[in-house]
Amino acid sequence: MTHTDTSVSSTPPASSPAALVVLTKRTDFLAAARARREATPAFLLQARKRRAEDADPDIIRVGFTCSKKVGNAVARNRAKRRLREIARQELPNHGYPGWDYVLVGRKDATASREFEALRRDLAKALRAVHKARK
RNA sequence: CAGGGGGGCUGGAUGGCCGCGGCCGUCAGGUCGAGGAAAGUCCGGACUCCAAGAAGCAACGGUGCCGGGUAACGCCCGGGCGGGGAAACCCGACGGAAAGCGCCACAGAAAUGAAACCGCCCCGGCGUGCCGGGGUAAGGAUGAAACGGUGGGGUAAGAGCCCACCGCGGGGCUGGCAACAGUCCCGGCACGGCAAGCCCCACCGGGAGCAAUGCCAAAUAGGGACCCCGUGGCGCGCGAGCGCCGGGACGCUUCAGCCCAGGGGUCCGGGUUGGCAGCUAAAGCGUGCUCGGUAACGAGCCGCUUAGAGGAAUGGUCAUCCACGGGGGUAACCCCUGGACAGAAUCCGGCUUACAGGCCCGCCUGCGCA
Repeated sequence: MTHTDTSVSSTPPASSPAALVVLTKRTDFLAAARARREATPAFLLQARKRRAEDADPDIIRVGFTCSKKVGNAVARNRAKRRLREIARQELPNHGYPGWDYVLVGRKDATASREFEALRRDLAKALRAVHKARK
């Protein structure tokens, strides 16, 4: 991946150094799914620390999965957008550079859970998944 | 006012804060950014590539009353016919059954070149209410359907046996572009239904699809194996070449063109799966005007520019309002909760299906009022 297109955000204010890049490769999704995971009421977080040679160790990469199980196209889109929004807000502060994260939507719950709760869920899940590293 | 029926529109609004994609721009910023169905992918096209052009035939598929509209259609408009409804109006695979084949279950005597179960009538017999022979399709019974229907004459009882009307068939005339309708004459009736069974007739149709396709860059390769048909003949010419025959790839045939030493098929191996184009100003849109047309629609003029992503943006969140539904509180009112169906992927024209609530315009029937 050489192009630097970041559909989530270009660098937010200098305070958070880690850039966000969206996952596109199937293999990256599969790798994240095989690594550690943390469930929350409204989504599932999968996370993986990349090996050094994989990609730029300063960036955070994130992917979103909403399968047919989530619902029709409208429901999938909404779930994906809300996940994208919490990732945009939380990952620069709570994510680790050099890691890949995948957020998996759930039927109804992803769309209906209160937004602030959704943000807290992600922050909490990130702590849990990092701690499990030990 | 109530009930019914047709057509059209709409598909929450405003504002903070934080974001995304395209375009423009001097960095600031500006500007545009989902639907009526974007859906199902069911028809019709445009556009690409594949094949080698045309005509005919065959096969396969589709369409199916008539006329018109359209780029085209299985769509739309108008008309006809049939059916439903009191009406407005709605519904209809609506060509051909005397070209042929096939089928018509169950029931019923009989389901198509007819057929006698009961009954009716006549004759004969005797043991006087039964048997035998014959006539009869009017009645009963069966069925979705019984070789026309109703009435009268006629008869042993009956029967298109005869008559009138209706139906049916044939022919003529009138109206209509036509489907068809009306009317007159002829025929005593011969011809049951099913073509969402085969089929016949008419018309239409080559295949695959934007992951089509073209260009650029990088990298690797610049391949291998097997099979099939060929690399031709004759003549003229010093020769280039020309002529004839032969051969070459779509189902067949014919004609034209091209090729003549390569063409075709199967399998294996290697590489790329980056960028740009295609891509959105078009069969475009309009409560606009004029003209033609019953209309669909067409012509001219005048406006308008209305997503263009590409592992795929068009959002997240919070207020306030606004309809409407539900629940609660005694009420004016307040509180809580819910906001239809659904997300562009090359683009158009249709069809079909989904859809909370709201709005508008004609029409029909009934009641009331004037």
